[in-house]
Amino acid sequence: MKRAPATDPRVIRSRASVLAAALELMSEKGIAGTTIEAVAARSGIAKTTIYRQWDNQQALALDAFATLLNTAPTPDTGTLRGDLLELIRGLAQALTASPAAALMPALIDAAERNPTFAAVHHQEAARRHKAASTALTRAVHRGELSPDADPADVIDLLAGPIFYRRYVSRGEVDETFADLVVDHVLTGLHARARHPHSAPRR
Amino acid sequence: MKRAPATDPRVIRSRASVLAAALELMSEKGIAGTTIEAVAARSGIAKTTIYRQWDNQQALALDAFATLLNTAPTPDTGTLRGDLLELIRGLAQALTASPAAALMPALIDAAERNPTFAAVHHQEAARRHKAASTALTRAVHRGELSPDADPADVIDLLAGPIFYRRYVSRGEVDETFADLVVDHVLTGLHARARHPHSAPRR
DNA sequence: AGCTTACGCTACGCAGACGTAGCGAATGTG
DNA sequence: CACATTCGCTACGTCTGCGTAGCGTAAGCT
Repeated sequence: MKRAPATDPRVIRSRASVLAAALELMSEKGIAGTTIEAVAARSGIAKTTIYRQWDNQQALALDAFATLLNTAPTPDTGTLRGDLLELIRGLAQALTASPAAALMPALIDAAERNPTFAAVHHQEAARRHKAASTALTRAVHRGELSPDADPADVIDLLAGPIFYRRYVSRGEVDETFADLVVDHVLTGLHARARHPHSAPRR
Repeated sequence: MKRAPATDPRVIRSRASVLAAALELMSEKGIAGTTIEAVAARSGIAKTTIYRQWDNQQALALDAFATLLNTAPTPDTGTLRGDLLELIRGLAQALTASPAAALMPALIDAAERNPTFAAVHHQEAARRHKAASTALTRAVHRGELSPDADPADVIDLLAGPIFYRRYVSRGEVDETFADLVVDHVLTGLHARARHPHSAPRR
């Protein structure tokens, strides 16, 4: 069901209310647990009105996730460490203080068995990785980082511990930890560039 | 509803069938999407029989997760690197080849908003961390590792990238990557032990 | 002001899942 | 072999959510 971009202020208002309520409810009850009826009740928008704009619960959920794709600016502090600190601190911040934090595991879970959600998740991850990738490429050009280091590997080494601590270890994910991760990975990279005691990947 | 340990072979058989079917379905449809009726159909066990042994869907789900708590032996290869390689390769293996892999994000998601699932998840994580912690302590005693390194931090640095690549980046999580992570973290730890250019945590 | 469009509301019918009761058949147990 | 349990099955009544139809009202547009 295709719809025009929506210019009517009434549509814009109701859409915003519905999406906000949907995000709230998905944080609280999960994706599957969020029903159209509950969204209607929470948002104060009539159920029929919701069905006029979305075909079903999944379409609404996907649309809601799409609104979260806020573009964080790519940092450019002049040094790799500065860039990475900013990125990883931002990630830590997003996973703890932002309302989207509770949505992340829901999205990951949904992506595991639903291709449509997988696409959204992939897009979301790509958006975040792009900034990091840019910073890494810049560092290589500056001679600050060996070109042998695979950006994808470095990103996993950096973001992984943040995610893991937040959702698995369930420890404190503060700026101190973010800094520790960045510095640890950087020292690892530099040491390995000087004395590579295992063959570089590929 | 308390039940005796169950000695009747009929009970044991039906329980096993039900739990196996429940795990299958949870992998496919998620936790919330797994209904008692579907479990009954999949397992071939009558719905009424299921209700005779579990009070509701959540009780069954929790019980099913509990059966996955298989105790992997703590490795003791003589070197820290050997132990960690074994542990992290095992983790990578579990997250790719095992049927439990699809359940992990479901459990994490459920844990995010349900204390009972959070407890199961916590227990599961603690079980895995214990082995790593033992290996790290042993390495400290051998003088192979600085006592300044917080085991919790090291565990996050090691396991994080594996999880992240499996569930977020969605790249190849093979033995090569597991080895890369271990070696990277180890070189980082050693370099930082020699020239600590940022204060150790705590 | 007059036309158009979206909204709210009520009222449905439908489907799926819940959880229980009762009974005969099958399966263990001593 | 007799007794005790458990199981499978059928049959419910209930509830919740889905998705739609129809109608009057309110809001926006020109």
